[in-house]
Amino acid sequence: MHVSQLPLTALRAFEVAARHLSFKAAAAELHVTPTAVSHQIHQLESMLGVVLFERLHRGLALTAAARSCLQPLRNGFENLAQAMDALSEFREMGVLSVSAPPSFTLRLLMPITHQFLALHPEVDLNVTTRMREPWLASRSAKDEASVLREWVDTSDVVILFGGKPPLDVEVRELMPLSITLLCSPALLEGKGALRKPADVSGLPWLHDERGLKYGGMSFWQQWLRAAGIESSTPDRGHRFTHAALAIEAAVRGEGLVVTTPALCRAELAHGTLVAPFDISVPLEASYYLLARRGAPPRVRAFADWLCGALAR
Amino acid sequence: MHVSQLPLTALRAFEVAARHLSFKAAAAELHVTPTAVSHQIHQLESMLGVVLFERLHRGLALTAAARSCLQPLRNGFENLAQAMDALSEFREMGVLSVSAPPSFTLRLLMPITHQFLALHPEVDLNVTTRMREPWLASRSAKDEASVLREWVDTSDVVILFGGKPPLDVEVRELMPLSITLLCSPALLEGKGALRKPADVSGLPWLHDERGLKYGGMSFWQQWLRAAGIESSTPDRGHRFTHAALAIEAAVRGEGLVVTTPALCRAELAHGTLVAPFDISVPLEASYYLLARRGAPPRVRAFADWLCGALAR
DNA sequence: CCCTATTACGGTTCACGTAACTATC
DNA sequence: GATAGTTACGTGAACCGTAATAGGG
Repeated sequence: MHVSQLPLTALRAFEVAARHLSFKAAAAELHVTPTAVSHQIHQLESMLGVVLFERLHRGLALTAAARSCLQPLRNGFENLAQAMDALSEFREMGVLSVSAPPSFTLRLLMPITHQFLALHPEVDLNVTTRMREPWLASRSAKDEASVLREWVDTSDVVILFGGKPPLDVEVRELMPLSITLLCSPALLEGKGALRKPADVSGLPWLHDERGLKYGGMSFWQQWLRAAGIESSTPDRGHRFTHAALAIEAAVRGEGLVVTTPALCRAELAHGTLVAPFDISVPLEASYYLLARRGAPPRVRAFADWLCGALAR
Repeated sequence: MHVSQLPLTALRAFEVAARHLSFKAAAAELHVTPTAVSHQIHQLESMLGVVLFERLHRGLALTAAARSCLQPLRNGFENLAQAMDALSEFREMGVLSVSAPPSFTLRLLMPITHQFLALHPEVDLNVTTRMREPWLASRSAKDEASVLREWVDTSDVVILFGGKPPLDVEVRELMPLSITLLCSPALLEGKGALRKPADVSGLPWLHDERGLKYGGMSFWQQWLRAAGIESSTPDRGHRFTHAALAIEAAVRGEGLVVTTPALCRAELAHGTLVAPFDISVPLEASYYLLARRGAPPRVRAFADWLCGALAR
């Protein structure tokens, strides 16, 4: 059969299913649902007019036809994998790919990358922003661990927000995080000014997705509790998809934001944002840096530099 | 690299392009446009961070990286092709797949297949109707020969209307064709009746796509010329997508049709259609039967039977 | 100027997922 | 009833095509 008309996807599904003798297990390996595997096998069977599996109660059995082609099939994919690995050897050595959440990228990473590039002019940085939740939602069959594994496999450095990821890779905690209330200094003056914590109820509250959805209580709920303020509607106010957007709104004086001050260093230094009260709640979540074990020196260099830069 | 994340389509494109050292030639082999190949190669290059081709003025050159993986890649696809061929050996022997144009299927093949099935009860017939023109139009990159080749590869028997196809397969002419004017006998009586050829101008003319588009002159133009009738609007009248529909309209007395009487045997025998004049134009086109060389006995049996049945 | 590859943009198909169902233990 | 595979149906993304562009002889 000619290369141009090989049903590659179906063959791959068949190879994996034959190896596991289970569509379910094959689906897990392929990061899809059993339905998809069933489709592919069915397509292959009807395209060829050959039955490949005997459907037993649990699990499957290979037919003679299936057995007859299994070895070349495995060799085939084995060879393709080999070819890919051979190519990987030639990866451009100068590029360092980093994957990080959007707000981290925008507010912590991008402002300081020039420092690293100054130290390592031979490196080309390739920064990708990725969010875990939409990614997971779109690929229902993937469990979280395998998604992270995939990210670590395709990026040199991965930055995550959350708990310590249970992966067998190099993991470093970048910095402990806390949240506090921040706002434009303009809101501290004039009519309706913010003078004591209880005054927050007179001003708009700004939220971002992570502050609302991560963990049990929203960032605002946590802060209100720490401030000893009761509110029946702790999540009222404007909502933004990214912390960076909520922060920008706060800078424009549109309201009060509860976020981690680490994301607002420049604004706090300039005074365009201020922390009016000394009420701060430590977060269990943190930023973690992941990298493959045995990664090349430039990756270690970057990880070391980033840890240092953010620790300051 | 793991099987589940092999970019199979891109790898295939690369293998073919590397073999030809030309995206254009690769595109032809893959039955796609050069654009598609360019996309695939680009995707592979950027996914790996490896440049695979040096783009020269005309044609391409392989980079060291590309050369390093080419052999395993070829072996890989070679093995997959082998595996597919191994499976083909196990094809269900009972089914016989036939591909034919719609009107041929409806008016010539279906009415008589029961005869064949009576002779060969062990065979399951699988009849597909396919039209060449829309198929070709939808896949611009495929030339006619390769489409036909594909059809012959995927069907045991292919019936075509047209000139003798220049393919290296078994080709038989099923029957010489001619066209003549047919109509319901009702139109030969009463007011405005059809008594001499010139009377045709007083009645609606029925056309089908093939009669209008095949070759230089439409069926009606040819017939009018043979009848010695001048018409400034030879293609006026009702149009149908298939000859079978035009014929049915003629049976209902809706007008005059110029078509091949072979498609109307039953109606001519019953007298529900008549050929009022003895003006017949032989067609250069004909129905041809194609089958793979060395096809199994049941295919030869079908071909023999069909030739015989239609020759009567 | 011609030939080949690339890019932007838009469309179609194919692979996939959800949900409901079937079958077997 | 639990588990695994199947089927119907709808959706999104991957793949591809058209048209316009680049670039090199």
